[in-house]
Amino acid sequence: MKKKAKINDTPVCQVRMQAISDTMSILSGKWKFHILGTLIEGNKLGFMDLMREIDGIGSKMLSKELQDLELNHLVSRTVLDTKPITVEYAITEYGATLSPLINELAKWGIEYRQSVHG
Amino acid sequence: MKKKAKINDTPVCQVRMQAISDTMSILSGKWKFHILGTLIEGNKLGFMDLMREIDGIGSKMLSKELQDLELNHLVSRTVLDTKPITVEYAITEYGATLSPLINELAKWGIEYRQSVHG
DNA sequence: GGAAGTGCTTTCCTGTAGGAAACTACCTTA
DNA sequence: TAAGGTAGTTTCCTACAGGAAAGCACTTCC
Repeated sequence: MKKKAKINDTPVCQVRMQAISDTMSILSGKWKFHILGTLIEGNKLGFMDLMREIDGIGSKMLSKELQDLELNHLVSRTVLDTKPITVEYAITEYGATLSPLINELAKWGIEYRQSVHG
Repeated sequence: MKKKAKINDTPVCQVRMQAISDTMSILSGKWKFHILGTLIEGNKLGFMDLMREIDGIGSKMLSKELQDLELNHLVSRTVLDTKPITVEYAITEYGATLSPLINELAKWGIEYRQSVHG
């Protein structure tokens, strides 16, 4: 008898797996969570503000990641008509729905550290 | 006045950012969530079972990812002294603590799909 | 004795993520 | 008019992730 059994072949599993892939794809890369976390804390920051806040990021990556996040409506970009032109980045209402997820990630990571050391 | 301001420079932010990086690093790669999800559903599966369950994964990646997960104590590996030698992979008690996180990921992804289409 | 199943490892190859540095362009202040 | 701040883009380079395919060792079924 040849095994073909599929635990994962139920619709509910397929949907969940796909959903996890979607989420991870949207939040992929080294910097997305740093940017989102900073914008959630900071509320309205310029490009250079973000460069200063996020240690180690380069302008190319910041620019690219912000574009990704904007495309997915997680971050808004507003050009202000100030003396030297400035740009305001902020979390959108929709981006803010990531807070519970970010909290779970942080919570698990903190507990992981404690279980490894403590 | 030169800006050096650092929202992220508070200890609590540093710890949270580090924790998120830790978590993402442990769960990095294309297959970790699929493997963990399958093991949570399936409870005790052999290597070939996992290959059948996880659509598209190759033996090299499955082997490598399982080793990673075992190193981090999220998955257990037990060699059974059966007629043809078999290996049992299972979620550890510690690995099971990822369930809330996985649920958040799935939940957000499902809501994302609905917001894009719906 | 050959096919097929278990559980991997090894080799080879490719695409992409991401870093460093330079460059653009425009404005303000000294 | 040079320095410094705004907000990026472009180019070049490298390392790592991950896929395909083959091989290995051992066993049982037909």
